[in-house]
Amino acid sequence: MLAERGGAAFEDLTARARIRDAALRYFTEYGFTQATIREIARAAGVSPGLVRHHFGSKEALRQACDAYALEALHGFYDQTLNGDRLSHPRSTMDARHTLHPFQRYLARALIDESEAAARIFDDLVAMTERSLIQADRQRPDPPIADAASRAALMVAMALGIPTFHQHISRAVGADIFSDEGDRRVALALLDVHSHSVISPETAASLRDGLDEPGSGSGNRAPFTHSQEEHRHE
Amino acid sequence: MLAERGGAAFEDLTARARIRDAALRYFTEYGFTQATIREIARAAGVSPGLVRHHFGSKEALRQACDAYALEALHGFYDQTLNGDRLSHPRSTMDARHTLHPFQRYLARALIDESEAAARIFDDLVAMTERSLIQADRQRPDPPIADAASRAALMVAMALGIPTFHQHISRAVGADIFSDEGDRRVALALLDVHSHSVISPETAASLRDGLDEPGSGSGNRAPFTHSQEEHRHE
DNA sequence: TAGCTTCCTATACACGTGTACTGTACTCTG
DNA sequence: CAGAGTACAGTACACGTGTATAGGAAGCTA
Repeated sequence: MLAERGGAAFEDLTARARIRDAALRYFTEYGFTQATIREIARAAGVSPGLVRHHFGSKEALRQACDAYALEALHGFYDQTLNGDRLSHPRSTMDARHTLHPFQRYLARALIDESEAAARIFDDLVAMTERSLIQADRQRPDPPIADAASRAALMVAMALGIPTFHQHISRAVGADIFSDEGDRRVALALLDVHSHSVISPETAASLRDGLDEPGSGSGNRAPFTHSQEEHRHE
Repeated sequence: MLAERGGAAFEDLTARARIRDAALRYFTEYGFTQATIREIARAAGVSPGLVRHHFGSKEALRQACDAYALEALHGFYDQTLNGDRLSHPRSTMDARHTLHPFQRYLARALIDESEAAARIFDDLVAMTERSLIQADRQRPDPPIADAASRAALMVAMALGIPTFHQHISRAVGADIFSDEGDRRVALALLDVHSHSVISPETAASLRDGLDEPGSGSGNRAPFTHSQEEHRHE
């Protein structure tokens, strides 16, 4: 059985809320199909029959979780987009911490092809796209790709972190959802995102290479761009 | 049924190879659990019993696929690390294209907690780490995080692309595994990787913010780093 | 040709899982 | 107090899936 949420007191929640929370955790950890109603019910301390009573079906339970995660994420992003953030950094920090489970849930739901999750993804892309367009104005060189494509890649790459958290944790040497692991990841991300992997000149030459005929695919291999970089420099 | 591979002729392959190829595709598309032996057998044009005859069990079939993918990936990376790449860019392009399915398989296997996939992930991290250490020598400022952590994050983010390919495709407007979609992704990745999201000054101030006490977690929220950036500038 | 191995199919079984149904206790309302 | 509606448990069923087993067809060797 998965560990219970540290947040609200287990007994104080209604059975419906306990089921929803347990489903959130099991869907996140094992995926929609492998998570079983029986296990979720056991984690919530109720009978399997009660799950059906409250939610009707497993699919409806998923949708309830989707709606709950959507609400949590939207609430956070609305808050972030307001000016509150700079004035109350501490509370935003806590909110972000609270948000971790929902990010993991979202990543898993996207893999499990949830409709609602796909909509959230598109929302995130739209938000990122707006930010990119704003940032583009301060760039000396014009972007060589549309903002939507860049935004989608950034969101997907960001979601790669919670998706492969256990493998990252192995390399980092601490669970990235623990305080220590989270701190190391934050530092590493800060470093990675403040140093571009490809120099503008290399990018230009690679871009020229893309236009040449032959196999229509470009030089965009994951895993390899860093290696390619030093070869060129 | 999934589309057959365009590569080798379907009828020319041995039944064992057809089963392995079909399993590769189904494991990639639906994950290990949801992919069924019966569907794999149907896609391979054989009976379910033959799958057991050749591989013994579903788990053993998975390991065979893992070994096959590992071989393909290692073959490619060995080739990339040699000097061949610059002298034969075309062939490497084709190799990378051939590699796409294996990258997708790897990403899915990592989610499905395959032992072998985890080893491949660690190998990729080690390779990326070596490249980072080499690149660090040319940096004016010292890295604020160890190379292993940065490498793990880079690999995980890179794997986010094949993992969420269908959602990226929606934003890009074309299947990212098609020639046109792949070209757009290549351009967008070139642009993203040649322009750092965070300026060094902002990174420094954010880093200082990490050290302050309070909620132990750092400012590393996915989805939000780009927005935070312009707020600070 | 005889015998053996390998490739392959078809059938059967055990098990887990989602779902439906029945029954029971509790609560709320008039 | 009476009745209804709700929250819950327990059981039963249908179905899909991995696996085991038996048996047949094809090719190879002596």
